[in-house]
Amino acid sequence: MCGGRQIEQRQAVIIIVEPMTTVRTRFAPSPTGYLHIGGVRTALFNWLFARRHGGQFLLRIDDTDAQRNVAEALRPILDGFRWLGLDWDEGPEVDGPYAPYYQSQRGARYRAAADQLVATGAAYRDYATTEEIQAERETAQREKRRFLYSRRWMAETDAQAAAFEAEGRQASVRLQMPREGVCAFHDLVRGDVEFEWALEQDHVVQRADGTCLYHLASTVDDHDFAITHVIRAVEHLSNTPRQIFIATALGYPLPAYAHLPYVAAPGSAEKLSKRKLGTYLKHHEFKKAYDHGAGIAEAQGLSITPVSFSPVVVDFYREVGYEPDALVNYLLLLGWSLDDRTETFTREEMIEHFSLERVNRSAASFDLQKLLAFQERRMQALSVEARVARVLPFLERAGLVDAPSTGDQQARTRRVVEAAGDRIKVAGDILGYPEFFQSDDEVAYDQKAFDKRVRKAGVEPLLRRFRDRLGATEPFDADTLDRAMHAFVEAEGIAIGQVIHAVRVSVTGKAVGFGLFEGLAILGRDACVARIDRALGRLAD
RNA sequence: GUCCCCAUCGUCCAGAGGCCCAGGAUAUGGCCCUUUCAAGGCUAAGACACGGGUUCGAAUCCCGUUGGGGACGCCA
Repeated sequence: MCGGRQIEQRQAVIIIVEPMTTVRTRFAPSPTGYLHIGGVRTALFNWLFARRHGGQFLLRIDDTDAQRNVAEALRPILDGFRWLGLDWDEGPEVDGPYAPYYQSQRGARYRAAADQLVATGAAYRDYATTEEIQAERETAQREKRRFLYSRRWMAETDAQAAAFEAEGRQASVRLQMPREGVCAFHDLVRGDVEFEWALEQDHVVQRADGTCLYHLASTVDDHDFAITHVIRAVEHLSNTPRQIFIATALGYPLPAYAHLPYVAAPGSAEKLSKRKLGTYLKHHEFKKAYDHGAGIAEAQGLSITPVSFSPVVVDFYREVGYEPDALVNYLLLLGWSLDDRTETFTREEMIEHFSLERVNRSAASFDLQKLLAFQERRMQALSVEARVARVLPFLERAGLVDAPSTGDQQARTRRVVEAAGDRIKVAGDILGYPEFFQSDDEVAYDQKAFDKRVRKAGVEPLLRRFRDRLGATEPFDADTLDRAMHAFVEAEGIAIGQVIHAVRVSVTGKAVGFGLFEGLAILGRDACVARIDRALGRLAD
């Protein structure tokens, strides 16, 4: 059906309007070596918006300033996107019709734009030194007025430029910003916005060495890549006028803007920062969730420095065994909602319902505990097979099973996963049950639990007699064991609590765990007897 | 300091003048279930920052105050 064709119907005239252009959004990570959780939220909204409108989502690499190994610093970021299922239509590795997507490879485009800006008078060659600018800035500060460059070293003519150069000065390029009027634009999230032009500095867009700065590069790229919607964090809101200025001067059509609120730190309104993990850990709730993850990482032998291992970085969630869908679902609801009750979304549902109109204007603080709650629900919804598949790599990395695991190990894992049920909230929680994968003499005893439950008057003979019963329990399954235990306590004339805890500690080393009889059955008769004997032996020490 | 923004339970959201003595989620307390730990069920407590308007009527609109935050780079 052709665009714009009218279709006559009985009562109504329906006009099929094809969109003028395809929606194109982008996320522009700098290769820093890690993927920030706030960045992911921004990327997600970009992705969702593009998918919602059948458009494209692209990744552009902001490496104008990078001296490091970009490929290496980019890998964790791209891995993060892949893990989250945020696929990009154009960008690194996939390329696309507007390649290259690395800013470091687009310098010629930016320089041409800078030249054009100078040629049309929107920008000028400036010969001031950094020190001279700094001095002006300080003077303004001292006189308590706002700083505005005097344009004293601006070259208006080639002759002036030559004169400055004769002094040994070098030219950078500055925007010649309007000094009156307002820059007004409509923001898809924040509504109508206005900034006074006079408050804008004559921003530098090109350094003396010819390299160009972010705002010029970004504006040129957004145009070159045919970006229709610039969806980014609100800290860029005040940068928008200068980008509008650049785009307008270059004759570019303006994209639509949408400025998202930032993700705030736990229990605070401050922007979430990778560097402030120490502060966040002072929050009890946050620390609890963090420690949970740190324990899992440690069990895998990962190094956990506050730099490499942090809930502010997406890697954390993968290493701890979160479901990407849980993270994405949680992040979606951080600043956006459908209504007053829908909490769980499939990707398809997110795409179907997402809209910029329902994005919040205020910052939302990041709550690890609530994320965990989302994770629990996802995990519970998974089949046993799926949970086993999630959990196996963790056991392998922790050295609790072979890598790759054997069929027997997989079968045992399945039994543990089934028995543990919803106690396994993140895949890494399997590492809380090492005793089912260790040999009998490897099992570590929780000393406090041992003293309380086993090293206790009257327990030893009970344990001995129960061990003997185990020899006669047939078949060695949970139901039979359950009955055996009850028969045992009845015969002994004691409460079940007097022996069951002792058995648990003896066999698993711990005071807590899932159903004891399931546990005994998984371990098998020989292991149970051996472990009780071992505990009995410790009693003698 | 200048400019801009934000403001509903601890936290995340709902609420676009009457449906709200404010609803959901999460976290928290209690009880139940129970061999422990989870999970689950029931239950409790918990917010419209403040002050003025506008209106018959305001969480919702306007103004101010207060509080919080962000941006002010030859960083991105």
